[in-house]
This record gives sequence, structure tokens and C-alpha cells, in this order.
Amino acid sequence: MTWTGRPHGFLTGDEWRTLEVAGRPRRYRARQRLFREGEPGDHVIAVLGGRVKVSVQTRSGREILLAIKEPGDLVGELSAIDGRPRSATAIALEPVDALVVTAPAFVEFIEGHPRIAVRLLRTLAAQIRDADRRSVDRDTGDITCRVARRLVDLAERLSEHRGSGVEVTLVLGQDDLAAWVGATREATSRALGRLRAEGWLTTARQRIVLTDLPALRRRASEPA
Amino acid sequence: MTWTGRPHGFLTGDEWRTLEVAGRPRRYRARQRLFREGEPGDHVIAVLGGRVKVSVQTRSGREILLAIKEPGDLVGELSAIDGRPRSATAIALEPVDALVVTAPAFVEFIEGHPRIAVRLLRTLAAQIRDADRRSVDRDTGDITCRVARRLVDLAERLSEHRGSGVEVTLVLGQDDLAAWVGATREATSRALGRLRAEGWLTTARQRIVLTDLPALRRRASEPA
DNA sequence: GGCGTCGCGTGACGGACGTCACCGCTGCTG
DNA sequence: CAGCAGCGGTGACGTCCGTCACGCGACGCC
Repeated sequence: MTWTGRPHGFLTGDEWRTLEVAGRPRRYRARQRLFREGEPGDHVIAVLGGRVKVSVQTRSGREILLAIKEPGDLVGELSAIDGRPRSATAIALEPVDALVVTAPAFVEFIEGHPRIAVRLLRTLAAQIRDADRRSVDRDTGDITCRVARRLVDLAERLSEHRGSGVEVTLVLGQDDLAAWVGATREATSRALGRLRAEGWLTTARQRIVLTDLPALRRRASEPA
Repeated sequence: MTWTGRPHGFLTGDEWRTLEVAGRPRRYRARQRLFREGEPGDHVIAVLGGRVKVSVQTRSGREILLAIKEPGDLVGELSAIDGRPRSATAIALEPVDALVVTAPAFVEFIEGHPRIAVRLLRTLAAQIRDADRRSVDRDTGDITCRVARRLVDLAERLSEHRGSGVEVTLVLGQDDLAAWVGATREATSRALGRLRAEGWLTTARQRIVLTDLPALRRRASEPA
């Protein structure tokens, strides 16, 4: 129902092997910054393994999460496309395997492979849909609603990979969750408290276990 | 400083004349709906004259403005690219001159003109940047801040066309402005009241006249 | 094993904004 | 011209959430 919208896997089949020759493999440590808002965007990073969070900071210091990039996704492609500086900061959530491609090489790669260009168009289209949906989500329902929605989304994303059992375990801190739903950590914690009181999930350090997805799904769309 | 991000003019030069032969000219009346959220997206609309608003409605009935399309922009291109249903509703703000192109014809057009494909990529990139910026704006500052910011943005967009005088007149209703900044009409009205009390603008029916842009710009980024 | 740090939970308090309600004005239309 | 509908301006009230503050348990480092 609430579909995250971004089909992972810009790089599929063996087309990306062509990119491989143009790219330089590189590893990033967990918490390492791939690039920072405002820098010139002279390279594109293809994520092969691990996840990367893309976010911006408001002047008041709050973090706003724009996307989580997974294996098969590109990071920093916008700057390569339009030549403008990076509009956000990218940080590795885990150890990340990646392929670093210079912007000119990337552009050449795209121009030389029309089918890839079409795929890239689709990827960008998905990102726009995702961003638009975020705008709507952020204005729909109270924080408990939004937290429930986000958890269900993450759970569904996960179920695509692993088979879905009765309960789903998410590994993420409450700070990140808060940034994701656009609220403070405290408000998020309280929202989790309410959901926990209903018996729909349990919480622990860096861990949220969803035990009643249907109920959460219901709560995610309920007016109150 | 706060730049709207979307360079108008996907259609420039005479490349679009190629599109012309594939497209069917059409006029829309003011307030007429071009398409509605959920419909299959079987055509793309190139705006030649007039403006189009793209928005979605939350289940509680509030409207959220996603974009305003101007002459030279495309509307409904996402569905043509990825084949998914329309994710928003498009409504003409004024009488609109447009070119309607079927999705297959549009795709063929893109594939046959690599330079256009690159330009389309840039357009989509700009839309993503714009959407991301909206996410940040919406969480930055109180409503008065956001209203001021939006007004300055609109004024700057306008100044690109007409030369910029000392004061700028915007023609828009408070309902639309409210949807744009993500607030209710009442809150927006009160915010305008505060700005008016400072002597930085005057308001009238469907009209907002900015008389002190520098002050507004300052207020737009001030913490309080 | 002691101690510091990090992540989580919760309480108190205040303020900004949503909701509801009403009123005035303007411009259209019959 | 009378009436109505659409738009704008305000007031009262409630509440959700941000801010500040503190406590607690788990993990890591020396």
C-alpha cells in the first residue's frame, strides 16, 4: 500500500561491467563521509555493497534524511548530470564497497549506452516520486502515524530480500528514525513508546522488532 | 540565495518542433484539470503558455503543492518514463496552451534525440534538487519564515522575466500560498499580517505586493 | 572491574499552529 | 440593486510537539 517507490538496482545484468573499466574500486569505512554538501561534484559513486545515507542539515542543526542508497544504487549522480555542486551529504552507514567514476567518464558512459540512459531516466523518475511522497507523508498524520508508516515501509523493503517471517527486526537507531520521519528523537521515542504499549513492537538498543505488522499498517493510515 | 532550482525551458531552440509533428495542440481553460492522481499516464503535456499547478491531496483534504509548471516545462513526463500511474493531479492556473504527446511517441522522440535525452536528464535532476530543497524548507523556521521565503522565491522567479522594479506584485490567492508552504490558510494569513505590520508588503484580493524585498529576504532566513 | 560514553526513556513546560467560528469586503450575477 | 459566493482577516481554544533536563542501563576502553 505505502510503497517506497524506489526500485533498487540501477546496476543490473552485466551492463555495469562496462562501467567497471572506467571506475576505480574503493571501500569506505562505516560512518565515513563520501562527500559533503557544497563541494563540487566531480565523481559518481556506484554502491556495490553496504548502505549509504544521504542527508542535509538545517541551520538549527537538525538532520533531514533524503534517501538511503543500497547496493545497486548510484550516489552523487545529480552533480554529474547538471554540473552543480552537491546538494547533500553522503555518509556510509556500514562498510561500503563502491565503484568511483569521474563525472566525465560517467557522462560518456551514459551517452554511449542509450539503454542505460533510459534506465537512468527511470531511476531519476523514481527518486522524484519518492521525494514527492515524502512531502505528502510529512504532512499526513501525527508523529506516531508517521513512525508506524516508516517502520512498515522499511519492513517491506527488507522482506523483498529475506523471506518475511511473522516478525521483522530492524537495525537502526532512534536518531536516524527521527531524521527520517522529520521529528526530534524525543518525539520519536514517545511514539515508539505508544506503539510498544499496544504490543505491536518491542524496542532495544539499535533494534526495533515489529511483531504485529497488520496493526502497524492500520495505525499508519488511521486519522488518529 | 534561496534559489528555486528549476531552470525553466525544457523546450528551447527549435528542437521541440520535432515534437510538434508528433503532438496535438490543445488549450485548457483556467481551473481545468489536465489529469488526476491515479489515472494511467498515457500522455505527456508540453506547456507552451500559461501555468499549471501539480498537487496532491491528503486524505484529510489538505492540498500539497508539488510544483508550478511554466511555459517550456513538461507535465506528466514521469508516467511516460516509468509507465506508472500519475502520482499527482495537474490543474491549469490560467488558460493554457499546450502540446499533447502520447507516451509512446514521447519515448520514441527521446530515444531518437540523444541531446534531448540529456536535457531531460538535467530537467529531472533539477526537479529532484527542488523536491529535496522543499523537504528542508518545510522543516526550517516558523510559518512566517517560510511564507517570506516563498514570496521572495516567487519574486525572483518573476524578476527573470520582467525587469525588477522596487516593488513586485504577485498574483496568487492565500489558499495556494498556504498549500505551497505547507500550512493552513489561517496561519498563512496571520503570517502575512505580521509581515504587513512590518511594512514589508501589502495584501489585497488575489494580490500580494512586496515593497521591501531585502527585509523579507532577511526575515526568511532569520531564526525568529 | 570501574568508569565514561552512548543510546534510550520520560517528565515538565511553553509555544506555535491546527481547528472552529464568525465577520467584513468585493465583485459577479440575476 | 439585491443577494450571494469567494476571499481575506481575526479571535478563542486546544493540543501536539519542540526544548530542556535528568535518570538509567548497556557497551567499550583502559
